[in-house]
Amino acid sequence: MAVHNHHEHAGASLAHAAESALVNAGEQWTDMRADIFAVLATFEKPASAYDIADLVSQRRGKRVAPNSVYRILDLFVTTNLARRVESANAYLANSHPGCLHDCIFLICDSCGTATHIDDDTLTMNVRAAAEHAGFAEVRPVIEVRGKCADCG
Amino acid sequence: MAVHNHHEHAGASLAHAAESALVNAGEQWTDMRADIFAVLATFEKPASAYDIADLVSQRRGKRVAPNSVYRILDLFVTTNLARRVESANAYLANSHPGCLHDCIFLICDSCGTATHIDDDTLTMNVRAAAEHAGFAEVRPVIEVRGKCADCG
DNA sequence: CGGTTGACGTTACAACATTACATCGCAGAA
DNA sequence: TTCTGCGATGTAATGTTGTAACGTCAACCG
Repeated sequence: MAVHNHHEHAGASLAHAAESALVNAGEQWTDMRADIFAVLATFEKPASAYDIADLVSQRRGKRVAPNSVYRILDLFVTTNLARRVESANAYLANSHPGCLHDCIFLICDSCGTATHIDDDTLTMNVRAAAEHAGFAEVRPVIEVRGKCADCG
Repeated sequence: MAVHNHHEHAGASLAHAAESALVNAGEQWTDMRADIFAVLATFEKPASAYDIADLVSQRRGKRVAPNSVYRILDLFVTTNLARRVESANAYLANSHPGCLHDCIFLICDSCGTATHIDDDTLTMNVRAAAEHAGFAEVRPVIEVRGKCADCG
């Protein structure tokens, strides 16, 4: 298995890394974006846009519409600050923003928690297979549903 | 790339293969199921449950609720007659029912068509990585979004 | 005949996502 | 300073996807 070294951030360090990454991408780090990222980062499990909207609403003492959350989540996904988990219709903060590669998510059907593993050879093989079939600008979606060790 | 040989069915042959597979699984091949499978099989692109509900409604001259379609699609997925494309919230008929293995879907963001490739070594590697992380009863979801050769 | 079971119908609703347009604040041009 | 453009966010409405709860009906079995 290929090893990929990077910094795993958490808490304030993660927020700071996210801010840097977003600014480097030529985007603004606004209060709203900071709040949404902060809330997203508190989740262990993939969080739905509506979950986030609720918590951000509480935090701000004012209703934040799902709409606004989606806008910012989309931005986060395109700038690699967050990932969308397709099989869960939900999002996860990227614990190493700025570090660009394909992720493999393992989602437990029982407890819902997601862990992510990196295996660049594997993802490169997926990319290669898709490109071999004539695909371009490929975005692999590699997720595994199953039962995690704790729920076993 | 690993080669996997199997029969690709189409049309009546496919419907027949599906019927056999379902019956072998101890389930009934009803009119409703036949209609839903037939409609699903006409699609090139992943079909949403609502698309299918509309077409089946037409075909029967009577409204068929999405609800009923979901029930049967779920059955199809568990019996391997159809696949769910997670990143599209939609379904595809399995062109070789009865033949059980993990699929890799390539979905064109531009035209929406899905092609599927088989690469058992690749999917086995994904399974192995998940199991190595302590996961059990794994169901890999491997999809690639991108631009297909025709849309290039 | 009565009971059970599996398939499907019906209604209602929950969860997820997008569209269109309005507003606000700020930076640069006039 | 006033205007103007623009990016970010607000607001409302609506579209899409998915489930829950419960009713009906026909087939089968004792």
